[in-house]
Amino acid sequence: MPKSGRNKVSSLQDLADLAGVSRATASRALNDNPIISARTRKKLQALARKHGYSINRQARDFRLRRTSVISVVFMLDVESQQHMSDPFFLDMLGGIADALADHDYDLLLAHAPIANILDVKESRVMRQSDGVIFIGQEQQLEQLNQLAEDGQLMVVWGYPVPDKKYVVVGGDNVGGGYKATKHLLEIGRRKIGFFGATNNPENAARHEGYLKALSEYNVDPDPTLKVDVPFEMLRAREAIIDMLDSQVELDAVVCISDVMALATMSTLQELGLRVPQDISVVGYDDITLAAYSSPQLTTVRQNIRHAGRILVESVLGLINGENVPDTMLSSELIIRNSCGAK
Amino acid sequence: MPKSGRNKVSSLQDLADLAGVSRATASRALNDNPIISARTRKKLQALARKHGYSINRQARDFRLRRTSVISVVFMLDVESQQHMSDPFFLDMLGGIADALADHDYDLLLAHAPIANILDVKESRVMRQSDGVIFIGQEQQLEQLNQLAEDGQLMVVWGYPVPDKKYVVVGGDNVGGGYKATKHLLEIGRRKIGFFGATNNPENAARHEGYLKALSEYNVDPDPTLKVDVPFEMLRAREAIIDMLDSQVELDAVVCISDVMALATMSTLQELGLRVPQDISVVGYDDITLAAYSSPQLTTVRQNIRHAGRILVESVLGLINGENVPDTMLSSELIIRNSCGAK
DNA sequence: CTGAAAGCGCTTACAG
DNA sequence: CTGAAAGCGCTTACAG
Repeated sequence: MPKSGRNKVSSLQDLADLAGVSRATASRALNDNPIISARTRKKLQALARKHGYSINRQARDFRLRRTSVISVVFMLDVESQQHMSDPFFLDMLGGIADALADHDYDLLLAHAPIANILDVKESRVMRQSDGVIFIGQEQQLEQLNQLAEDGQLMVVWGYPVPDKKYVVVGGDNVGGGYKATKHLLEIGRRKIGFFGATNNPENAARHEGYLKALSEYNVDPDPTLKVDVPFEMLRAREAIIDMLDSQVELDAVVCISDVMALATMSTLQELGLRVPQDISVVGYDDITLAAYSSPQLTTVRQNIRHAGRILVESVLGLINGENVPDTMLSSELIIRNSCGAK
Repeated sequence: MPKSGRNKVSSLQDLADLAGVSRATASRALNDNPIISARTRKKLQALARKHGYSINRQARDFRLRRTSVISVVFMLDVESQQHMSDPFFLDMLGGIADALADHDYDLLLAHAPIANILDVKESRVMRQSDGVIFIGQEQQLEQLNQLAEDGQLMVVWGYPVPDKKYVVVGGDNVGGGYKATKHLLEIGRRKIGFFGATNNPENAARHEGYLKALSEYNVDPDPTLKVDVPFEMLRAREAIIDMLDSQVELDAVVCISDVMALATMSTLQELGLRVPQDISVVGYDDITLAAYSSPQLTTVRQNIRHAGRILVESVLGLINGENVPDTMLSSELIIRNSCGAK
């Protein structure tokens, strides 16, 4: 019973009635299906525009048994929930959000720390999205593998481990750790600390790069210079104080993140040490603030926004049934003033 | 044609068949509708658990004409897209995400800078969510009003303006600006700069608090000490340099954000000025890094995570047809070492 | 307390 | 090139 006039066009049926065609034709026309005559298509599309009608995506997605949603899960280190307030993650989230928007997907954010991923297997995050992006692997490698084996479409930001069963996108962490350390060695540092817990693949790889550089310079790694402090700042502070109290010699430190490097510099300065004159500091990530600390932080840049795009394209590839390879993004040393090279 | 045994239970119908009841009863039972006998309810719920079945939320939401999604729109200052990488926003996003999860809502993130909100009126952000949280008002007050008048359920993080037609949750910006400035006055500063663009209601209110404190101490505000630099760090740097070049006297500065304060301190130090001895600096927000700069930053704390909860409860109230009042959260001065009070 | 039926707004084989 | 019909997985008045 088509009603013409000022009535609100709020469904395909309304539009079809208005145009004097069937709902099926209207559907095909709006989807620009070439099986429909160009004339009919144009007509329906114009009519839709005129009446401010657009296809109800919820209904369409429901019908097509898809969600047009990608979940993003932050694998926070459960002990240090601060983790996610690292600006690094916001930049990454921004990159992912933008890339997703370009592909007309929505971003569902799972933020709460997840002690065991398998707990969320039946949650909305998994069931109500077409794919999942995990940020970080932390210590849940087996659980991630299990999910992947169950057929979950997923890609992980991190560093590839030998037996992984999922697609990984990540930075060249070995290279990053290597470049940072080599830089310190080149400017004459020899007592180089490594600050950050290496109980996840990314940080372990950075540490590997650190060791590689040391060995090239024939410097024996000193285990007392390795501080297994988690990603959290308060602890970093304590760890540094402990270390200096114990009279170890230290003339430089490689940090696992800029946030940790910033906390380290601040603690050192507070203790009366000068950066870089007494101790050089290198960070990791190149967050925006790194260029505005004093001294400005020398750091390893990861191209986060680009990483966001790759992550998105990788899940989308998976959804389209493509064979998606791992991606390793290069890392670049950004030399500023915290090491003394300038 | 119920098939018992190991067949996957993937719809209400499957479950109903298994239990020998109708789909309607199964639906009511799983929703714990008291009209169904307790016995039947328990039975169905147990069966669902046993077979790992849970109601398909997409179908349910579709049927109920709701989305269980709240959109979060960051009103970035279009000129300085850096804006959102301010850690403040990540903390806020985290607070919102957590509160939403508690209420079983999803968070849809609209991140791309939006030149004109009305452009997104017909977008997924608006159409495909039950309500919207806007972070910041920036210069789009009229557009926000228009949306609200069109019946969009929305709440805005910001500062209430006289003719606004939407619910506002925000900090006590006048009080915050006042406390920061008063603190500087108390420790003897008189040439107090104000750094940050005041072209949005929040910052304008902070500036108002600044003026209020000055007037209490009979200090005439000096317009050359007000730097209308946007929320972006590179520009802050230039502005400060310009200012110092022009030989104005300056012994303290109130900044619109911690990020700006950090950039300010770094620039001052680079120019050979000491903080706080030569110039005191106060920030705003109390981001995590504020406690780890050198010197540690004195700042105005906004309880961001709590703000996130209030924002969520406010939209949800709107959805439930409640009368939702504005909320103003108190601001607290956190005294550290960047002013010289200690 | 329970069930048969209608319907949310779409898409797509199938038939013409 | 177009349409009638079925159906995605639910919920809820209505009737019993």
